Amino acid sequence: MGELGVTIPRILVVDDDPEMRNMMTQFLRQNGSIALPAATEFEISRHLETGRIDLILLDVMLGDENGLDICRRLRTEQDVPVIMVSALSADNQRMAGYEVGADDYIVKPFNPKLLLARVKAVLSRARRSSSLVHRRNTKTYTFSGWTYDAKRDVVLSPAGVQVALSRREMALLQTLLANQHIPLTREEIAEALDVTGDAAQSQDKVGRSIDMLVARLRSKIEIDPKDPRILKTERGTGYIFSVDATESDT
Amino acid sequence: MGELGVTIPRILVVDDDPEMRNMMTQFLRQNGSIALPAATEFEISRHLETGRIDLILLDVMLGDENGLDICRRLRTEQDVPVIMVSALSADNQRMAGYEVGADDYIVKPFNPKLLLARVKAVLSRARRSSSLVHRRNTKTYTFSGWTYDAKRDVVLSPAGVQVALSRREMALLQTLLANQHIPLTREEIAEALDVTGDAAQSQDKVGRSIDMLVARLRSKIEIDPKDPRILKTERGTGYIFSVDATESDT
DNA sequence: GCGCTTGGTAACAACGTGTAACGGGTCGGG
DNA sequence: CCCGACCCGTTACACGTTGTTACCAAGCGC
Repeated sequence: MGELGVTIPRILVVDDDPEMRNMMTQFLRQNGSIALPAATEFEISRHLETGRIDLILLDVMLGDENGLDICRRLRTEQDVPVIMVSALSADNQRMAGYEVGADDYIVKPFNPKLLLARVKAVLSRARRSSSLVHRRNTKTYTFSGWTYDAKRDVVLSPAGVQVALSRREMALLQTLLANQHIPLTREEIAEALDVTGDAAQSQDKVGRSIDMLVARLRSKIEIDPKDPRILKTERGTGYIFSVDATESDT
Repeated sequence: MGELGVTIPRILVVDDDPEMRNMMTQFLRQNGSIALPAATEFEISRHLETGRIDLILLDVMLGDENGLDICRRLRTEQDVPVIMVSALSADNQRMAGYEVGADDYIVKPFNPKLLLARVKAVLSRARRSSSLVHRRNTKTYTFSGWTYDAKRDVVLSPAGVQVALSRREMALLQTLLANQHIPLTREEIAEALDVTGDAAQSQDKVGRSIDMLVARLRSKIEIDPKDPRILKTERGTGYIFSVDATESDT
């Protein structure tokens, strides 16, 4: 289901409590996003001006400044999704969060998984509304007789038989097609897949998972998996898609 | 099985006082309707988008927001009957309520029986007028040959045969239609369907019930439930309504 | 040749999902 | 009041996917 060219979400974490800030940034980074800590409105503005921000996690209580005010200002000036974070669970506070236009609201202490779920929800909502046009990749790739129809996420063998690839195998194939003839390290592949795929943790610990993924993909699209002609190994580096794939629109 | 007949009224209870909200929802539920609590305009919109609403009980005083304004907006945008509820009995206020198009007006504290009587009156009036004249939340959705008539809560197969969906299945279908192409987590679906108040934060105790609900809906609207084309699974996330549904008025 | 590193892969474990089967709950007649 | 039909959540099991571990072979420098 992954599409090519999905960018890693950049999330601004605003909280004046350093411990909380670290905890949240840590967690978000472990789950495949770029987390930028900030403690003051000044820092928020700086980040908004200097780089793309996809989502702001905004604590309601910020020293002298009021998170609600900031949120209100953000909504009027820029169109950045905001999730309010608060230690207060009082109903009226919750309401106040919605009133100023927060996209969601979460109460400390929260379940990390819940936070992640909401972040994803808000992000996907934002992504969808920002590009009304179907951003679906509608290309069709052909290589060595094989056909990959990105529109329908379907792979056809040279004989025309549909081959069942798992989601992750699909994602790998897409990544390779987007980087033909370019050797990719395991880390690069893992990073490309984690953004696209399911829940993920991009750490240095890639292990052998990519090896296995490659092996499984080979077993499905290589005539002789022992002697790969399409997906070759670059010893000491990683893997490389080493045939020409022609693109065509559907 | 297919009980054509009176559908249970779905009533949105809008009040910013939690106690009042609970009292009213409790009472309405005990009297055979589905009562959905809401406290802000945001929640109102959410409910109007995700499911059929037959009547709105709207408190005049809503924190910053003004119930009258909301009512006015509702009347211009959608045609949902509204009963204004107010602690103010001043005549001019009463007038203001009618002026913005409320179908009735009731003053707190009120006699529960009186409330029920007015609710019934407004509902039956709405039903009658809807059968005679135009409007109502009467969109009709069409997708993959299927037709969902929101007005009669009826689903027709591509062949034109009526399919009996349970209430919960209907609700799921409605939620999905309101969120086409957007992946929904099990929690989000449960929250959208559950009448158990806004347990937004509380427990993620959804279990497998949504899975089963999805399976049951699939068995009724998918040609091959094993290979769903309409209601797809987003592994690690939830489910997604992945075909285009065209809306049309009746 | 000898070691050391790197990659292939079988076997296993962990996890998410589909679904059959069961049982409690509700509703509407007899 | 009971009975049967239906709705719906729970449980248990099957199955596919994916990461880990362990072992072996291939490559490479000496």
